[in-house]
Amino acid sequence: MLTLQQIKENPQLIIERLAVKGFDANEPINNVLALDNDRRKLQLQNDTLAAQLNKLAASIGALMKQGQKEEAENAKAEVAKIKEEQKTIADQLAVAEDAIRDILLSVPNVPCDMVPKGTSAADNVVEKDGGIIPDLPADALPHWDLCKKYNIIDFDLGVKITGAGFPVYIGKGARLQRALIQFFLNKASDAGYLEIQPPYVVNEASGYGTGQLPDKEGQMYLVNEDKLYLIPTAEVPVTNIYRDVIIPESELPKKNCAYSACFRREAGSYGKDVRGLNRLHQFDKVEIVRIERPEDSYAALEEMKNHVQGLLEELGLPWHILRLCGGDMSFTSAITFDFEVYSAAQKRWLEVSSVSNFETYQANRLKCRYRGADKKTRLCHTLNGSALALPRIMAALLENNQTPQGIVVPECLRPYTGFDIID
RNA sequence: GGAGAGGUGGGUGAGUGGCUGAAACCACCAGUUUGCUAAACUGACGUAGGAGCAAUCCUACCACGAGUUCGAAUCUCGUCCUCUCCGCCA
Repeated sequence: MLTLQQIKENPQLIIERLAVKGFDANEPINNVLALDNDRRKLQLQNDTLAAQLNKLAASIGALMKQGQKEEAENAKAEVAKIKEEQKTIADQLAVAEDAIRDILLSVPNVPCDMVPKGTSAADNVVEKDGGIIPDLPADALPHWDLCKKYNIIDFDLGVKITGAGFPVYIGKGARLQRALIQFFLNKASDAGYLEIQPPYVVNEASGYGTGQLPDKEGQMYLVNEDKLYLIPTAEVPVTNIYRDVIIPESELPKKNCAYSACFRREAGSYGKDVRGLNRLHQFDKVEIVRIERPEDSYAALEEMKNHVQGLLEELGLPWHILRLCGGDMSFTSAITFDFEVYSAAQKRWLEVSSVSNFETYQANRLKCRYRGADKKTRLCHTLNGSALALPRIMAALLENNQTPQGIVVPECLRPYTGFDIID
């Protein structure tokens, strides 16, 4: 969430910038400012009364010791009076604080000035592209047919065991999946990301820390008996490493990568958009997470984009980068770049990575701060990106690399697969 | 699942009603001394909110929440968490 300080510094700018996201911030921002005024007055009153109470309590102690019973009783009577007064003020204070918090939680992150205006995916800007879209024959198969043909991913079997959206990877399919994971992890390690193996279930506090809770709990699987959530992305456990910590400036940046299975309920949509590997309830992903000093975060974002681009180039997939418009960005992001690969048989672009800078928005909720040379604590900037999400990469690889002889495995994966064709 | 112990500052750990926002030690930071390193000595050393131009002052926080009391880290109740032993188990 935004900090009060940010809002107080320049409310007008925040209102203007949030308009880029299609969010009318006039009312909430003005309300917050008014409430904060009240809050400060109440705080002062409350603290003054509390100070009086503390003094009286101390004096009562002294009086008792000296045996001055009557004076002590008088003081007690006064305490009772002040306490009553303080209670009403403390209640009002709590109400104001809650109201401020509620509003702050309802205001999305402010998009940075590079974010284009727009309301939907149609307004996203293609920023860069690369790779060659293969010219497939007319009888080229979509990946779900290829999976069946070569018996590498069995969707029906997943339905039997669990339900739709939980495919079973078999033989070379499983092996290719594992190869991709290892390839991505090794590339991330080479780029200086410390590898983490996080838990796949998290507690409520972690859900709040990264913003899945309280709003988006419907998107996560809940282990009800233990009140634990299956992670929708490794971002959740990895970023929560830095919850409630103050990092010495010299230790920044923190660069982590993690492979995890990801679980998403995403109930709702059916049809070709979610067919095959396009959208799953369980999938694999390698995530990169960075904690940065504010002045470094945009350079870090560039570095992350280049990293992801490098992966796609090595895989030989046609890709492009979208700069998301305000309306298509997530609630918590200050700027997001989506990477899509072209799936030649489906003839559509598939999102395989989303790289975002959250600036201090996430860090504020996490209470992830760093201590500078001046000993002051400041909020860090947090960033994350997929590098990469597996299923759609798999889909594009299968479709784009199909030949009459079989599916050709990209060079870079062969050391991990141990085979160069799926036939 | 059964039984027990416990949650105090970056760490260890003292603290059973006022003198404790918290001893002591360690670590970290600054300085002195010293060929270097080490050691020794000196000093500073939690977070957050508020008032003030500032020096500074006030308030809250000893897992979390409620209660008792003039006064709670300390007493009571509830919740959460951790550890140990047993059971089960990859």
